[in-house]
Amino acid sequence: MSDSSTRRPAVGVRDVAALARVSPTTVSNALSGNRPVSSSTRERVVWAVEQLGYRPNISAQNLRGRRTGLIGVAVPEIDVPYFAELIRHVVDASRQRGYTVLIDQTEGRLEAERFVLNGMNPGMVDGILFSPLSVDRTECETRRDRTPLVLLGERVSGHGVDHVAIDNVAAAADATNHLIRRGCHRIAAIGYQESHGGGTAPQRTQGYRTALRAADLTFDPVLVRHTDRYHRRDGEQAMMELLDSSGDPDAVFCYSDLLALGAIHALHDRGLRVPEDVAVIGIDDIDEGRYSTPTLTTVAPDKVAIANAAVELLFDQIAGTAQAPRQVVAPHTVEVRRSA
Amino acid sequence: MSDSSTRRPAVGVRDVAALARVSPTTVSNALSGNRPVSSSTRERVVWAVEQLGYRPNISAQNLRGRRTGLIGVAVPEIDVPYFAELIRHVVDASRQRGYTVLIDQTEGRLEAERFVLNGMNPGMVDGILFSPLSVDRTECETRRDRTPLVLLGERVSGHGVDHVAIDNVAAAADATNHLIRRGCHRIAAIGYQESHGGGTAPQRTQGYRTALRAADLTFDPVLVRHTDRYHRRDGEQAMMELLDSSGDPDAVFCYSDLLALGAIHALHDRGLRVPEDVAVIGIDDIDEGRYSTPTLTTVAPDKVAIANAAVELLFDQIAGTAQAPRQVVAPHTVEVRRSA
DNA sequence: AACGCTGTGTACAACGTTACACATTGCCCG
DNA sequence: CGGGCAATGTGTAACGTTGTACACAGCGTT
Repeated sequence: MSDSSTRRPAVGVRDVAALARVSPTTVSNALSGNRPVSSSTRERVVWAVEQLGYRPNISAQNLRGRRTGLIGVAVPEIDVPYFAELIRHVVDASRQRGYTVLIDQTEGRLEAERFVLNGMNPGMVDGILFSPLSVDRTECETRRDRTPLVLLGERVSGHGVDHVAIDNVAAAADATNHLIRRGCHRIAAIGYQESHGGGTAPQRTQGYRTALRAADLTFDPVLVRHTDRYHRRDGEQAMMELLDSSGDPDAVFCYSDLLALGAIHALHDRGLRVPEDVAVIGIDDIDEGRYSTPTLTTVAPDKVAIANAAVELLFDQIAGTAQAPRQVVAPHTVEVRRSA
Repeated sequence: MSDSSTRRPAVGVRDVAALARVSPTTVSNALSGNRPVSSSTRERVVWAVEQLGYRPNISAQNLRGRRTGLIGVAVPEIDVPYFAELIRHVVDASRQRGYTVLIDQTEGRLEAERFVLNGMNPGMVDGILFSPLSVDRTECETRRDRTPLVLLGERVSGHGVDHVAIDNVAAAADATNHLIRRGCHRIAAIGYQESHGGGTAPQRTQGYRTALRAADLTFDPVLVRHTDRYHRRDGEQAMMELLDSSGDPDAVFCYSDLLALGAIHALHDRGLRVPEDVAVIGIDDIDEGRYSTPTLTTVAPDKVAIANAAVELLFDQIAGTAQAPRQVVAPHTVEVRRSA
């Protein structure tokens, strides 16, 4: 019917200016408050703006001012609860500063992560929050693009780029120690991964081993299970394998809450009780764990602190007031519930 | 140290053109393929591009071409699993078409939803996928902004705007009928809401009542519990109230999976067995329900179909090939697991 | 009375890109 | 051999906004 979609009215400053009988510059100043404008003029301008339903064109502002008001957040998977919850806090923190968040889902693909390191699309975002998986540290540090970047969840030992993360070694040790104090002797670990990318697995393995050693428990490779991903199904599968092996664990430390919930599912399937037969602890403190059966004992990273710190570091970079690359270690606590 | 953050090199077409000894226009054509360019020239251009690390400025392209390559997705809460999973599919579908997704979290705030209806920031997104909560239908239809818009999860009876949703009345009836076939007589409903906004609650209530009537079961208002939100804690609380009342239900139809999981949690707390003492069914088919204890019987909307249909409708509008406003009804199925 | 300041408004240019109209060449064909 | 067409390249003008430099009035100060 109406051909309205092809023709865009595109009311701009010029139209407003004409209606208000002032110059475009004055309209701009009146709206931005960038320079003083007499109140009578301002009234005419806002009146004209409302008449015409004028809204400034963001792309033009971006082009002129080199600021988009957008920050990109790149995570492997949006629908992993930990990331979803983290993103929520990032969105909140960003909105407080007048920024909108753009989501990129890498699924851990190297190509997608390289795209992120290159600033996504130039001029599209003012800065990037990035939770890497495949890409390794040196690649993060040697990138050519100058878009402000803050790494999330990465290991804290490097020095080239801003970071925010919990102390993963300590977190894993805390989790393992909790199981030890509970009286467990055969403590399995689910989520082990070779040190290939930006993942946190190696540090968690280290914390696990350190805690075992400190308690004079022997490290049994049979009890350490690799998983490709950190989903429920991976935890379920690893737990199955663990039960089918001769490991005979009385506790499991899972590298994520989803793994833990999958493991609990497998244990129920096999008719084993949690925590009586096998205790389970995770990491992430996702909301789901507060309502699962049994409720999930977990290591809780302070997600609000992580999000706030990351956004703050990023805005320091954007504002140009950034110091030398900083590493923020966010606090974590052990949330004791029923599963361990 | 380096003051590099303040000075941006900002390599543009002009620089590439100079190095390749051609005009900016030719560079543009060579890269976009918009018009033919001799292969020798193209080679020089791509060489120059790589030399300089040139990446076209998105804002400038947007300004020139009135296309941002961005679509906005506005949902109440990102970290509600149903939305997180849906967004994931939307992101996938959008990427296939070369689009990036911008997230807006309204938290159901009227003000935030009005902002969405007004096209967010003009020129910032090419189109919007919107899952409304507070804003009502007429407000969606009378908006001034011309940004392409597709509504998600809204009721399908209206005609002013493109929609994608499951048949919520039928879905609720299917859920209720499943409980009835199971032999339940005292079927409660959790998630009831007055018809105030864009929510789907009224239709689900209607489906619930229809199914009861068809089975000659009496509708007992005591068994219908209102909740403000659809979170686990709301389901838990409502279930508690239900158990404290004299309703004595033998089954519960929850308007979302999170409500159902909260309800199950409450039932466990009270020492009741699911489904033996009280059967529970939800809607959403979130991944969590496949691993909960017991696994969750639920009505499964085809999220992939919803996402694809929504993106397709939106792109039809963006391309200007849109017909009269269309309503797409996505399929749903009952996923029978252990909880009912 | 001349000076300079403040307060207000304007014209112009530029951000980086691409559509458009035009210019140039070579070559086929009548 | 000249007209015309295809193939390729270029200059110009926008897209809509805002920073900068400038204009000009009013007014207090020396």
